[in-house]
Amino acid sequence: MKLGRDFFENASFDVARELLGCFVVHTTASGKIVGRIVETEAYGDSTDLASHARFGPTQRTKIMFGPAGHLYVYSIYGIFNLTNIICGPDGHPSAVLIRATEIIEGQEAAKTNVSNSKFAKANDKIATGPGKLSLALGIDRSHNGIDITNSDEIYILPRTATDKFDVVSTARIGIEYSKHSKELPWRFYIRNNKFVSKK
DNA sequence: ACATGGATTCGCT
DNA sequence: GCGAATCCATGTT
Repeated sequence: MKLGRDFFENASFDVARELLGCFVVHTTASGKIVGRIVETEAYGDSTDLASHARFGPTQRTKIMFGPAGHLYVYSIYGIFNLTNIICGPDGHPSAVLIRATEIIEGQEAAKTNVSNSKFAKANDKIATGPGKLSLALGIDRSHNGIDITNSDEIYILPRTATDKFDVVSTARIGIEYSKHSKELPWRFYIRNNKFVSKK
């Protein structure tokens, strides 16, 4: 059973933590690709100076102000797409960035996707980092706005009951410009997991 | 219209 | 630790 809207309607930092161990499923033309989430980051409203929502709703970010459970995919550095899931009640902008997964199904399709880019390497860690992850899973801006609680193409499955791990929280990556917000401990990852993007 | 810079990644130093 | 690759959303003229 895929995760439903109520799972994503909570605060983004809670959703980010709860998503660890869950599975992203994407059925692509070249096959089904499944990744176990091992690293996430939460982004908030206008008080979070690292969030795209800090300037209010714009053409790009208006999806963040809509209902939870939708995908927010945007391009960065003209090279990569980053995959986020909208959280919180309708009208309150927040999201979780999926930063790293361990590919557990569809390895070959994922590897092919990554090797199509000259800016990412298709080694054994093909979905370790938000740019590579989107590439590997075949997610691009054409998926922006999709409701993953009501889609057969992309959805999230809950973690398995027997999957136990420690959660580490740290400051977020790549947001040095965001003044006091850069210290918020809103990055979460599974301790000692080798697919986490940075130590 | 134009200028700016980014929720990245890799490779070289 | 640093620069390059590369494009488009956003803010300014």
